[in-house]
Amino acid sequence: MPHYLRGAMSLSKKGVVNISSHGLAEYLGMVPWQIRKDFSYFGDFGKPGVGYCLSTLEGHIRRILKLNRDHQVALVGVGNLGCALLAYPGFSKYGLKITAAFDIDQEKVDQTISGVKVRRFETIKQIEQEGLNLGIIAVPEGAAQEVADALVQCGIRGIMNFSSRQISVPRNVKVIAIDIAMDLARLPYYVPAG
Amino acid sequence: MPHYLRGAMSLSKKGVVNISSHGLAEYLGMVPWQIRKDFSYFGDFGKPGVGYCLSTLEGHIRRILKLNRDHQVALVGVGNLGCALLAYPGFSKYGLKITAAFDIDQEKVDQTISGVKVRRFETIKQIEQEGLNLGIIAVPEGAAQEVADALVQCGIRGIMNFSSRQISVPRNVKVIAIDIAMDLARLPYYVPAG
DNA sequence: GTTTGTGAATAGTTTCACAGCA
DNA sequence: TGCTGTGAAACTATTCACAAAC
Repeated sequence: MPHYLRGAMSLSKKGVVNISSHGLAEYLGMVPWQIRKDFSYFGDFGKPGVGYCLSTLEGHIRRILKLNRDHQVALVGVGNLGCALLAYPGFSKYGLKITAAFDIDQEKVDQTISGVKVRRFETIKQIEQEGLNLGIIAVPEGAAQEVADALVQCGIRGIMNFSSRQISVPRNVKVIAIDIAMDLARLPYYVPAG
Repeated sequence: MPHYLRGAMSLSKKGVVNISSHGLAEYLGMVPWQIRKDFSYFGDFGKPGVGYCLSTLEGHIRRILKLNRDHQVALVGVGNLGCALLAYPGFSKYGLKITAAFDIDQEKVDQTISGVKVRRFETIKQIEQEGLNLGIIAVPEGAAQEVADALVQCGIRGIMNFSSRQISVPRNVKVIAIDIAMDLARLPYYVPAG
């Protein structure tokens, strides 16, 4: 569904108002019946003979993904990757915003990066009062589990983990893991020459 | 398989030599028969009664994934994310190395970042002679397709796309797309309160 | 005429259970 | 005894085809 939301927003910006499952499939590199099946699982979004209205489609998907309101995100680890995430402009279109940043390095603490003041990791408990519900781990792998534990302690139930270490969390916490090096390492398998 | 490779390396570093499918499954949060099935697809890696020898397992997977030799990677876009990737130490364990970086911004061109000299994007054709076979797109979405076309023109057959725009490439080119904002936007769906 | 939504058919994946080997 | 590798069973996902709606 996030993929469909991205496509819907992208097509809307191009001025498209209605689109058929065939047109959307072509745009996303899929097959039409896959899209119809996926949408039908959540309800009847389209009109026979017309297709899907992109704005109502976007609204439906945002509601399904709980993106119909803003989400505040806590970032732990303000290294190269952390800084890049703080500066990244792409979060806003999903209503996501990094509103708290933490690091263990005293040199970084109290700096303001992309409008967010870096705080001591030891003070992370404060975010319990600040209405955050998502966290990003952008620390070296050795610290990943400790950070994950701290985030869970603060009531965070959704974590994006950029470290190359698998973290273990309670069953009611959802983790999305992105291991950039491992992902890049998938490519050579597909390239012919070697 | 990349996941298994990461696990094997991680366990090796901890001093483990042999491991059963049960032990590996527990470590990776999987079930034993899934691992045995996956491995059996590529050959007989294990010894009944003993399990899998991690070092031979690592060798097998590296050969399958074509990671038994080094790969040079071209980076296009030396913004916040590009710089983070240049500085990222995690690529080396898979034999991956960013050896060429390109940007369109004259301010960045000729700077040396993490040991790699940034070159003019217009000169990207040079990499055809340099033995690179992978590329990373770390540019704003508006430029993604143009960069992809250029990389393909240079003979690159594997691309990692960090932009939030889907790129279209010939069928013989493999793309791995990572849209950080879209990935983070998956989380709210799973968190209960909202 | 066009396009959706969906039941039926097909394909693929996961799980199981056990024969065979150390 | 303990563990792998694998065929069979159960399950899930994809693809198709068409009736109903615009």
